[in-house]
Amino acid sequence: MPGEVADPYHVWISEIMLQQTTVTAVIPYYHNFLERFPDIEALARAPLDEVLQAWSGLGYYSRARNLHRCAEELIRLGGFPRDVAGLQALPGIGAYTAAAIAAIAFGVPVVPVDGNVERISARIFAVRAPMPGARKQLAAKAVTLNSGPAAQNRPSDFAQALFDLGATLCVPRSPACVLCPWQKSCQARKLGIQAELPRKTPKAERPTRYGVHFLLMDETDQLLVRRRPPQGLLGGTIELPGPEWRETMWSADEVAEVAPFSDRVSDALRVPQWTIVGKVRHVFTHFTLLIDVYAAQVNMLPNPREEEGFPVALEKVGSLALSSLMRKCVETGVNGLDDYVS
DNA sequence: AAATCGGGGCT
DNA sequence: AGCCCAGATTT
Repeated sequence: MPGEVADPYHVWISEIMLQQTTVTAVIPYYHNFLERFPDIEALARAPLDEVLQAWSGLGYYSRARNLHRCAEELIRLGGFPRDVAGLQALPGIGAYTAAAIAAIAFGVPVVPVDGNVERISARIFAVRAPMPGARKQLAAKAVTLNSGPAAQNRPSDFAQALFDLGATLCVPRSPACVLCPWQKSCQARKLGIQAELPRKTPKAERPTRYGVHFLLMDETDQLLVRRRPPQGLLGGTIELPGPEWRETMWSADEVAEVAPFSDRVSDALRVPQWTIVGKVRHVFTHFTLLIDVYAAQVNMLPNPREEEGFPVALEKVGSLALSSLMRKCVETGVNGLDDYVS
């Protein structure tokens, strides 16, 4: 509602989830997250693993780690800072999110500059310099857009209006200029170059990497899993064991060398030892990953060493803090193994 | 300034 | 098969 101030906790969670993520993808995660962690205190006292479970499949897992750290910091502070600088000093909150929380939750007259606003700025002011180099310039010009009294009086609505304009009319391709309220003041439209802006520098090509992961199941349907290191790619999420991904493909002989528990593989399934039961292709931002999923039934999962992982009942695997990649690997592996059994 | 960091939906 | 998305952090 106009002029209403939103709950800063809710605004914070939604803005973090919406970073580089579509509204459609966020909505179910948002509701589930608030149900599981209703307030700052609930989030701060929860174990990180539980937060990663709620984040499972949403991507960019440093957001979940920083969210948890930030909740602890907010408890220390006694609540949210109400200004942009204070907000931006918190973990996981950069220039955009600080401005968004300040405007939407606290009514501070600032303009959160996201991809939508950058695009609007590039067109209104006909900025031809390519992204991402032009970021600073686009942001500097965008913050002049709210100088009118309506924007000053209703910062939250103005921010939302910019987002809506970028999402419905001033879209990346084929913008609907004829419906745009700023049609006459848009410099790019005057020049007829609105559909070409903002310009972007070509992206580097995406290399391919190769991985192997093992689906090891014992007679009681227990699966061996482990936790990835707490930092870096998919940091803190649960995965099937396997060697580090590399730039070259894996031969069957190499796989046999690195397979865990080779001495305990059972022939109960009549599966040739170390059979590929499925292949998974997964595209990350900066490389494409091709994974061979190998499966075997082992006589019993031994008490694994810390770095080897831990056993989990098959029916509970779905509730682990899996990445989407590992969800695919588990499903592919289980289905492939079933094919051999049946 | 460039690289890292996910995943899905749309064209 | 690219391109995009309510970006932040590290190098």
